[in-house]
Amino acid sequence: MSASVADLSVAPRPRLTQAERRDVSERLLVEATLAVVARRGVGAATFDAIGQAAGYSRGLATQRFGSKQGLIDAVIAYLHARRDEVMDAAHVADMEPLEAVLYYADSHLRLLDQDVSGRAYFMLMAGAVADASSLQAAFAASHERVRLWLADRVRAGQAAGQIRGGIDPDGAALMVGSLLLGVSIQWLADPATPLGLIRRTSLALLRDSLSAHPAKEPLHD
Amino acid sequence: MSASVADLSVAPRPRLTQAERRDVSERLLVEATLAVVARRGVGAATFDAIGQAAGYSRGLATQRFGSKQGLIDAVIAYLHARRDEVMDAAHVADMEPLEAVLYYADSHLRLLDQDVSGRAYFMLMAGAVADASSLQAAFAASHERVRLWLADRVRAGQAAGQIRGGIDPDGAALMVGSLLLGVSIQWLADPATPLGLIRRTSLALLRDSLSAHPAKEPLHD
DNA sequence: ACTTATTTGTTGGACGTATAGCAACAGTCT
DNA sequence: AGACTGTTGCTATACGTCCAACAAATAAGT
Repeated sequence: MSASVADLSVAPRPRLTQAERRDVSERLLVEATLAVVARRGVGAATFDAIGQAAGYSRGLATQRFGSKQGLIDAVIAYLHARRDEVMDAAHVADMEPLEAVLYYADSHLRLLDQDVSGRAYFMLMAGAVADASSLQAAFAASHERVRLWLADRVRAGQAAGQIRGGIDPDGAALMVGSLLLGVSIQWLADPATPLGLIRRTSLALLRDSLSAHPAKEPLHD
Repeated sequence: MSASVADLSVAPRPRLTQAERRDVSERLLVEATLAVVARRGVGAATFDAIGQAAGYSRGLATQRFGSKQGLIDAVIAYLHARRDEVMDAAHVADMEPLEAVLYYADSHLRLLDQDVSGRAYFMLMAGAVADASSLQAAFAASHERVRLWLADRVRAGQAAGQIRGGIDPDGAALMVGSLLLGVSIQWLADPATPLGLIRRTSLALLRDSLSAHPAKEPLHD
């Protein structure tokens, strides 16, 4: 039945290198974990559920990643890599400081419900916080990186006279980071949260309060 | 042996009414749950740990609250009651709209690390979000209440000419609520987060961007 | 007032379930 | 044939729930 003449069949070739098999299953397991977490929560992410979602047995993930912790670590690494990828692709580095800050916030809020990664990321973070787990430190470090980048942009904007001087750069960075985090969690808690509305309002208020030269009545009517 | 003369002993009288015994144990169990959650995480809040922390056996909480869910419900109710209590005591209702909004934010950020309740509240919320549990709806409803109150205050401030008219009240309320939520979660994820700094910066920026008559250079140097 | 009976509060053992980790086995590539 | 990938049955553990015994408080009877 299967390709009696030769391997002319277009179907996914049944013959893969060992390394390929390994890579494929590893990727599928990580993505299945994300899907299960996003759809049914951190607690539902058992080896059984993950293996089934990935199309494998319940035992493979243990085999691959050594332990539950190992799998989660791999998932976090995958998420961070993806985020960096998106950030780099956006060429944020070339923008004016104030615009870069606002663009970062805008991207974050626009991408939030685009695929499962955003949802899974914040559910994992919430789980780490709720259980006071060791993963907490990884998330804190990730936030720290963003915070430093934002503070740096604010300083650059102040040096260029684009952002008003009286603002504490670290405080502003912390505030922007926390706002984005808060919107994300709020959206998870209540999926009906209007992301578009909060995005527009937040960006308008941020632009207005950070800018050294606000329009006279930029928000009026 | 016990009180040969009379009941002159000052020691906590060993003889309690049945109803008293019941109330005492119930309160101790709820507070022990908060303490365990705040200190060791949602996952560590087992009947065993809670009973031990309260000074009872592991079986009592089940007897009292019927099930784990029942205990958690009681804890949530306790937290919401406490929060309302604090809010009412603050006489926020009598303040000018803009000041009320800023005062609410200020209180939230100042009280966050004052006792275990704040910490436990957000850890429970994070857990609900992470596990997509049914509790999520309760927290969402609680946030909704705050959001509606904030939006109402913004509208009142606009009507009084105190808050600038071009701002969307619902968007602003959502933004303020999310900011407070985000700071809380950020603080849980990274206890080193400088709450004082973020409090000052956030209030300054909020006041500046909401106020219809900002000082010329309120934040400068 | 004292004793006994009844109701209420508390305990700790037993049971079922869920799940991570392990080890032996089967299938697939080189 | 040998190495590697993937599966299945097993074990240990942790936890919520049920329940029967025990302790304390209240009510009833004398």
